[in-house]
Amino acid sequence: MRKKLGRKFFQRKTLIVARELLGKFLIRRSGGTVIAAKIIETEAYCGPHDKACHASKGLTPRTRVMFGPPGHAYVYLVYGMYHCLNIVTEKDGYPAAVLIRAVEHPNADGPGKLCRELKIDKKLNGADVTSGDKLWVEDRGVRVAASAIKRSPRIGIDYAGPWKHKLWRFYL
DNA sequence: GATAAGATCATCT
DNA sequence: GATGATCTTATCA
Repeated sequence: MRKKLGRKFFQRKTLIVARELLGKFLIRRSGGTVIAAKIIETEAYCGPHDKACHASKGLTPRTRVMFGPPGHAYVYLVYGMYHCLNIVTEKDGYPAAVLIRAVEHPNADGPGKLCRELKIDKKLNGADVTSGDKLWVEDRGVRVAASAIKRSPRIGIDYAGPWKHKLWRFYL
């Protein structure tokens, strides 16, 4: 079973999308190679009130993708060395996204390493993952039991104060 | 296990 | 000029 996830999948509550992306497959086509990897870890970044979310500081040239319609990739560079891949969620105009933290693939057990392995960089920023042919998400019929999903505080956002305790990180 | 620091640069103030 | 949605390596307990 292969079904590319459409706009409607992403146009829902960020926390729901983050949870349901677990077990789905992230497909990356680069040149002649196609990499398909099961998503095993995500984080939710929801809205202007979430201090851990880049959009909490308002709309900037960098975060404008997050304010746009759902189903688009938001790729950015952190710490000058690593890229992170997000997929924009919720309705057009509301800044929220799901960070893909890890997939089931060698050397892809972290956001930075994931992007290094899948050759994800800023050229993919703003790409539509529901209609593009470089990057998309498929449902391959993998069923994930609710009991298999774990949650924990998000990582690397100690500066976010009380928000850092939110259990908005999901993994298998 | 916890904490710290360096690499290195686009983005924001 | 300051700051990270990270990773790796190092040091301490």
